[in-house]
Amino acid sequence: MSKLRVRFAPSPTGPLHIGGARSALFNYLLAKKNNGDFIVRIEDTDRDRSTPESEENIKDSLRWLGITWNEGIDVGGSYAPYRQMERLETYRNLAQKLIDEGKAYYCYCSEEEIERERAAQQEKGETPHYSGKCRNLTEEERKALESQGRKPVVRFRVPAGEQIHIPDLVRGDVTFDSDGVGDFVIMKSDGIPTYNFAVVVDDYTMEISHVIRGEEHLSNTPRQVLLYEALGYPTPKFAHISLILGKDRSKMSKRHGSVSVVNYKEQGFLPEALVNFLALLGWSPEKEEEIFTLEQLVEEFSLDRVSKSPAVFDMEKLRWLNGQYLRKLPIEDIAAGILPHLSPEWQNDPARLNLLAETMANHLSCFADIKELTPLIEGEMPEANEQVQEVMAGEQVPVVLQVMADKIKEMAEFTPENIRAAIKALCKETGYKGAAVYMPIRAAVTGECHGPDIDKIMALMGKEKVLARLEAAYK
RNA sequence: GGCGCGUUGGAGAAGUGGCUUAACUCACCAGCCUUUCACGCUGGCAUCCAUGGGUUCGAAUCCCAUACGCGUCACCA
Repeated sequence: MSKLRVRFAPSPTGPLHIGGARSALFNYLLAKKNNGDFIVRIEDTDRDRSTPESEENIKDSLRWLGITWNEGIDVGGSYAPYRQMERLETYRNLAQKLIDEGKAYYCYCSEEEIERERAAQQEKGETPHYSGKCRNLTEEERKALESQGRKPVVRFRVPAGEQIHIPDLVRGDVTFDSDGVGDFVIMKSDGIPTYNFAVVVDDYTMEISHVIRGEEHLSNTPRQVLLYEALGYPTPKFAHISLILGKDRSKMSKRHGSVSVVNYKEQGFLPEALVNFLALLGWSPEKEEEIFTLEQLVEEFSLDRVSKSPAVFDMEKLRWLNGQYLRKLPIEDIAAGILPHLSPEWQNDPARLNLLAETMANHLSCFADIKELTPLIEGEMPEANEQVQEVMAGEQVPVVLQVMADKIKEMAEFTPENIRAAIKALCKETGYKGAAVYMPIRAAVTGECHGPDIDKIMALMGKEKVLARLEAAYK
């Protein structure tokens, strides 16, 4: 049996998209699971939109997610080069071969002419197709056209009345009629291949055994299958995975918020959590457990547990999942994670930063959440809400707050431990306990009736500020 | 409009003719824990599988229509 080889072949026209990341992941999982090769190839034939920055972003994002490739750009391999613009020779030779065999032909129609044709067909309610005008040009006709300065494209001659079967590992067999596809361009007028031609050539020459990609490519597949046949290549196995949808059930796009992997990185999501979440979108584990490391995913993954129907991206679940991973992290890592979302001063006091991390850990879904939490200790006293007013109206309140303030003044070190001990002593001395003492203190210090542990909050706030608030409250 | 794919709860989904009185996870609700919130724990949450027909002793599971959703129809990938 030949080796399983899969590939992720993005075009570098923007940052790595969440859907692309999932395609990459599924390819990666299948490869690892079967001891195969995972290749990353760059489809950069769109000269107008491809940028080196995008390629860097895609590579960085994949690496950040832990999706590594054992062959392809940067790492090399025996099927190099792995950038399509570096493989033009191959495409040109093969296109020539198709022309020589009469399976493809030069077309001199201008884009305007084609556009006019399309519009006319559309008006008549027909499916827009290339008319086949240049299908049988003679040598003289070609010369004449060329002397007008026209640069030809190469079109593939689509056979008529053929049923095209696509064996798809997730969708079953899908059939298309060749009459539904017009003669399509395989080489643009500038000598660069189109996507449909380049993928086929590359997938074959790189000996790709399984093509796993998004469902949006399904309707392209008949063209590619036709090309495989014309070139005399065996077709690989296909697996078209369903789309990721936004909340409104349309294909996930910028309108739905963060779509690129870096967005999630910047917001302080953990790569392990994102990978786990992405895997659960369209694939379901056999077991009841849903939390998996990449290694476990490799172990559990199987294409026949991939769903046919599209999945809605549920931010709430991602946040929950991320929180699960985040809470397992050592305090130092959480501290490091929240630091970029904090004002710069925090950098200078690692002990205090660690205390902050420890205090807030349970309240974070992702690191950026810290921004909503710090006002509690750094911000101004919020206006007293109804609940706070109610708490502060208790008859024990002045005594409790005053004793607390006194104890704080005597405190040598303002630490959570000392604060806790002081509250305990306060209970003993005053005879008040439980909510009767904790609530007024919390309300007086934070202006809220709930939040993280009050001893830690106070320690983070600092002696001065706490004392000032306490005194302001009982005077 | 043509072609293609899909449709199980608010979301992800299991389920492939009887073991399903439809797993599990998120969300939601309730209780417990806790000074409070959060974390955590326990329990609840689809008499029903888009709709209508059919096949069958028996259907979410097979067949046919209809509806709805999405994708795609480029010298973009």
